[in-house]
Amino acid sequence: MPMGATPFPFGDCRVCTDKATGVHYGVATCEGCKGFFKRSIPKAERYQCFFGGRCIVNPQNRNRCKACRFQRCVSVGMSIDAVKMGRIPKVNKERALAAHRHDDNASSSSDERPFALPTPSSSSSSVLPSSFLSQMSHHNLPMMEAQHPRSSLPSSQSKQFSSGPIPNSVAPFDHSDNFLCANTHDNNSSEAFVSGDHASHAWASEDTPPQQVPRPCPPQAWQKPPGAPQGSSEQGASPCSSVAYSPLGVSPYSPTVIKELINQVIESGQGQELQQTLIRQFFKDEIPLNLKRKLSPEEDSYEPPVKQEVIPFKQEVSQATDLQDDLFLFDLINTPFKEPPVPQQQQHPSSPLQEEGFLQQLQLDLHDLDQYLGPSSNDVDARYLQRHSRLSLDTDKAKLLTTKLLTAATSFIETLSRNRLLMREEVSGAREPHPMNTITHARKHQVLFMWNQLMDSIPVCNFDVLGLCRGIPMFNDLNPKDQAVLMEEAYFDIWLTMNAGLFQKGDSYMRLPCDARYSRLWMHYFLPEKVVDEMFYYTEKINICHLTQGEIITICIIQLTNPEHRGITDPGQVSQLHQVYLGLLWRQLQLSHQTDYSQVFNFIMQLLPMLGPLNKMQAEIVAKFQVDSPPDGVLRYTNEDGDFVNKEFD
DNA sequence: CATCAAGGCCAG
DNA sequence: CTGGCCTTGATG
Ligand SMILES: [Zn+2]
Ligand SMILES: [Zn+2]
Repeated sequence: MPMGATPFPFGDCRVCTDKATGVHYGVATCEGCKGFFKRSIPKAERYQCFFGGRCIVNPQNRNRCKACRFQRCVSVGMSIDAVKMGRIPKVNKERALAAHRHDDNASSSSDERPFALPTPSSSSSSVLPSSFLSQMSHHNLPMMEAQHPRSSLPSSQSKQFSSGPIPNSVAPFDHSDNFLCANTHDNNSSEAFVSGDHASHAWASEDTPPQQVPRPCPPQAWQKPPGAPQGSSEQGASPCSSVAYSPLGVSPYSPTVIKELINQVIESGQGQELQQTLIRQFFKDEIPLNLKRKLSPEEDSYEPPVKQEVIPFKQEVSQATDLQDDLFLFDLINTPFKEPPVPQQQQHPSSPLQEEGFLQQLQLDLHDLDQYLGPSSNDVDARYLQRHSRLSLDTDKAKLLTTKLLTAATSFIETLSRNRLLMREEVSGAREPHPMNTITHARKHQVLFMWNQLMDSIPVCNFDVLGLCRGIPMFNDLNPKDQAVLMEEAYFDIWLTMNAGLFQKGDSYMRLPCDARYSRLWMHYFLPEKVVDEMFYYTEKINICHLTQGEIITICIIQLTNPEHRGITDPGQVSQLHQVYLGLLWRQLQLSHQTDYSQVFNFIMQLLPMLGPLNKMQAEIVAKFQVDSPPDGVLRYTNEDGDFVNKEFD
């Protein structure tokens, strides 16, 4: 046997296929996975996969999804109980090596199991803790049993989570991207990455029969509803549990996550189908899983400890009587024009001439667009500067573009529609407010509940935002890296702008998965007052403009393609796109606001800049959220006196 | 004493 | 947070 000669006698890391450095926690793994597993335990981290729960874990992307990495750690048998000091009997080692060598032949006859996973029969008395055995027996648990009783996603039924085992046909997510190193540890390793190879290799040593190439993770003990508090089946056998293995739950709008999602979308933009699959997974796999996260026992039956009669916000809103009527568009429930959509002052001397100049820059039409990706962009500049008509984007083209945008935002709009409907019902009294919205002084468990709800809402939100971006004409033609940068930067802006219509009368009617409103009051539990105020300020301004859905989307895109974003490879192209959509908005407003469109346009233009700082604040907060689970440092709760208190619950 | 794994350490 | 490397301690 090649003893010292072999650099890595332990073969590949069973988790990520990197070089194993020894047997750690019962399994031959690399240093990285060893450390990762160690770190994951104590904090009982609740990771959450945002990609469908079947990410391929390899040395290149292992840091992209903690959930799946950890899941994999467990599935290959790592256990904290396996902690063993001292040396391993030579015999076992030999066997392990042999087994590993045979990996290639994949003919993993049950006996050849690596030492780390002794067969029950061979009960290697001491080496491994009993937990292994019990763990193994937990393979193949039904994936999601109980459904969240009353949860309904903020979107159409089509997205209703479907339960059942994960369809094997679904491809695992393989993060194989390259732009955007989300992680500092992302080395430049451009080694050809053959997912199939890795996958099959990785699984070769399992006692599961080798599968068709990209083999998704097999059902694990883990995949059973995380919420199911210790207790159920898993408990009895003393699983490797000192860990409360509820998977999931990290970062919400975490920049990292968003970044990853964006990557995903962009990548798949070049491989359409995979993308569809993945996105679909957001709903089928991810959401349902989330819905059953800790707190599950009391989850849906929250009874407000204090039945509060007076609910300020609601009351106020109820006074709006005209609600019932125009159940239709976005501008339902609108406050009367408090202020004319006329900008007080233009930042630059506001003269008609000034406006002319500005508008000239908007002159573009779709024909020009086609040229964009072509040769000289400077020419385009010159070209439209030469024109003197106000706008080249004629009505028909504008309508066409708008249609496309509405299509792109289908999902988002569905979500919004549903929420608007609920808003109307609730405002009109036809619908009882969710118990969580009748609370004025939230207790710890309630705050945690809402926190989890917030987390759970992320995938839906991601789906909507990313779906929209993907469908934006011309946007996909941008350099993928730029797309990523832009989307990342504008994520919050888009979310807020799209949801603006749900900010009414000083409160918010956005919905969490349990259908509770993510009300202004609740926002105060998770966000600094300033941020909340700014959000309301901005949305109120947007609302008074009485914009159509198409216009709202266009504004989102204008923000998305804001050429001021930094780190863009091709500012010129982005800028041109920006121009196009400015032109579109102009035209749209012209059609819907015949008389004052110019004023509205300028008003909006003045409004957008405020998103910058808001976005920044938001980003900082989110950064804190990154910390696993409920952010003590960020959360607040109310004490008996009704005051907000930071940290430390009662 | 030689080995080996858990943990600690800390630069990146 | 990651993961390569080093120290600690157990084990044969
Ligand atoms: Zn590994
Ligand atoms: Zn994952």
